[in-house]
Amino acid sequence: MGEQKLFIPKGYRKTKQREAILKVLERAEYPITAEHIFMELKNDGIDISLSTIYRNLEMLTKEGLTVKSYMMNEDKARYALPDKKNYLVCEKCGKIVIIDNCPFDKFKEELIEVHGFDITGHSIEVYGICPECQKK
Amino acid sequence: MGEQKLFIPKGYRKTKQREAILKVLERAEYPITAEHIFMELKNDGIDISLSTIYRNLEMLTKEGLTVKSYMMNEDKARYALPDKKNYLVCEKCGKIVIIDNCPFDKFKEELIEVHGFDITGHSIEVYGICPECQKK
DNA sequence: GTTTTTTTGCAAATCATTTGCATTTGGAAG
DNA sequence: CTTCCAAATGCAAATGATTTGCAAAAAAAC
Ligand SMILES: [Mn+2]
Ligand SMILES: [Mn+2]
Ligand SMILES: [Zn+2]
Ligand SMILES: [Zn+2]
Repeated sequence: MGEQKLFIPKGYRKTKQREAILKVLERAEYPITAEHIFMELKNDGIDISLSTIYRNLEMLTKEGLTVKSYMMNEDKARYALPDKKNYLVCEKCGKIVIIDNCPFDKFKEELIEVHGFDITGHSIEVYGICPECQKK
Repeated sequence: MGEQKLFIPKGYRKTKQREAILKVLERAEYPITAEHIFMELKNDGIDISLSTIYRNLEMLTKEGLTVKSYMMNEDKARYALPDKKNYLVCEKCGKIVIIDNCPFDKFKEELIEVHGFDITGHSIEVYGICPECQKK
């Protein structure tokens, strides 16, 4: 359940770099940076250029397979599969927790009605203090 | 109603640059960039350095008087008063519409219960096609 | 008014991201 | 299995928003 297989979109070639990037995105538990993918692949012994990673992330995002977002006090973009796009971030330790069962869908109807927009996507970022940090 | 007066937070000095920046943020209808503030002030005949703007925005955000956000396909930060932080963006024309009566508060309780976070803030960005662009 | 501390402006530095270009690769076609 | 061409990659250089060091200007304190 919840499994989401990434695939190389129609019209694009299958390359080992492309597949490696997809694999990293699949196993990531929350939005990650291009640099993170780079290091992760270096670990796996896969040599790849950062610009290739950026070019692929741009493509994947354009095709709707990944979602780009920015986090508080970070000046780098993060990318994730759509089902990991809404999250909680702890302001103290940086822990990230994915919000499942996105509550947004309930609003959607109301927003369409009030503003007349045809809604194609959204992202929600929530800041707070995680349970562990609250104890400290 | 809904009026929100910005003020220079306790411990910081009152300077004409600071006040000018606050004024621009107050009259903005949606999140704006540092560059936007810069040009707006140039119009008003106020000479100010971009780095002064960035330094003040950082301070205001740290003090919670403004909220920083990033928009799809833009690599610049935007800043707004907290009540303008949730918005709809048209993917075609870029029009921005503020979401009042933020629906998030209803979720808040649920999130607190499920994840145990002490929630301090959030931001919601919604993408779609505005009514005008739908007609084209 | 003098002193002390903050703030500003300017120029230089940062650093994530993008881009140009030569080279390699995927896969369609024969 | 070769041939061929468009797509993809790597590398280095460029970009552009944001940050920073430092000396000068301005605010609040004394
Ligand atoms: Mn930066
Ligand atoms: Mn940039
Ligand atoms: Zn924490
Ligand atoms: Zn539009």
